[in-house]
Amino acid sequence: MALTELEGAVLTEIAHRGNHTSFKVRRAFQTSPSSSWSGSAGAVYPAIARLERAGLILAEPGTSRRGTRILSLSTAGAEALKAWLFDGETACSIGADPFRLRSGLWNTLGEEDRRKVVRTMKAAVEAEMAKLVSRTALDPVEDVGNDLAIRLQQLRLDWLDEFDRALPG
Amino acid sequence: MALTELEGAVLTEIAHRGNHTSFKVRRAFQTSPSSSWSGSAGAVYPAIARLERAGLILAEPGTSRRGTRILSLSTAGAEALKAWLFDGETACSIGADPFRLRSGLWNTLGEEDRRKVVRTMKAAVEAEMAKLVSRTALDPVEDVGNDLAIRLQQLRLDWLDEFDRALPG
DNA sequence: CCGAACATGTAACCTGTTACATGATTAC
DNA sequence: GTAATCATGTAACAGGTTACATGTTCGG
Repeated sequence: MALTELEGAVLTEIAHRGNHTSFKVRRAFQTSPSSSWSGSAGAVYPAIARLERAGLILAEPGTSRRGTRILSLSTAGAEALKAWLFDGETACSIGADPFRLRSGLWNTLGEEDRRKVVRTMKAAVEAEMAKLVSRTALDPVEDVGNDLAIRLQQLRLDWLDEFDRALPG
Repeated sequence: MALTELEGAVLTEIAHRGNHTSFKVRRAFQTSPSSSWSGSAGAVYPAIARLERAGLILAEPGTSRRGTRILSLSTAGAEALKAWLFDGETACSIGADPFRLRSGLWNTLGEEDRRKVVRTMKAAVEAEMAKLVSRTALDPVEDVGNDLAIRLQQLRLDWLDEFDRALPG
């Protein structure tokens, strides 16, 4: 069974934290800074149900009357997660980067628009960067990805500086 | 009308190349190195149909009997593209990065697995990098995004080097 | 003439989104 | 008691994927 990115991320959540419930998995995605996860109930609950049907996660009833169930990985689930972690082709592919997608066309704009776009984007990158910096030191696993996100924003900022310097004047 | 990333990319394709047909737009996505575009007919043709219905692109019949139509942006389409290009919040958000998503858990693996994963990922990044380098100098607009993709892979490589050096021995 | 490439689309399916529905527990 | 939060899910919809269907043009 090939895992989607969300399913892999769900297995990751369950594996690296203990005593996780569906709700906590969902909230982890909701509070994630990445725009690619909405953490919508309509995505997370069905994904967990799929993984359970596929025998990759186990659920045992919790103690409360709310019907909460404690999730854990089965042996097959741990194997599937490892295969997902070690899949270099997927892990190292270039994902969907909205900045990169637009960058080519920014160059073709008139001088006035190029100035405007560089100002707008610098401000937006700096705002994102500030959010990311304020999020560090929450969790050793999350911090690694957060650090990579900061480096990506720094790369964008450097690129914008070059773009700026290439403008006349 | 808020544009999806695919719709924005379609407008970009049509705007920056002349005399584009649906087929050529589709092929541009098929040959794109980004894994996020499959260039499937079931995505591109409906997207073009939506944009046409929304009055953002115009189509005039071509000369051949194949039913090809030459696409161009309407005034509204050019405005929509510009708004999409200048939307800093979307452009500078952190997209879906499969490498970043996995990076946190790589740190939690045992020493043997950490060594294995760093080797696998370095090889995968270098393979991707080679593909990207061989693609440069095709088109001034595409080259900008290609250059950013190369920088992203270089960032990953640097990160993997640090990861490697942090390993005992 | 035949196969490859050009060219356009549709249908079944899967996954994710928003919005809604439902109920339990806790803090005040 | 009641508002916020915890907790789980479903329904309608949007968009993408694969696979298929159909016909044209061109090179050999």
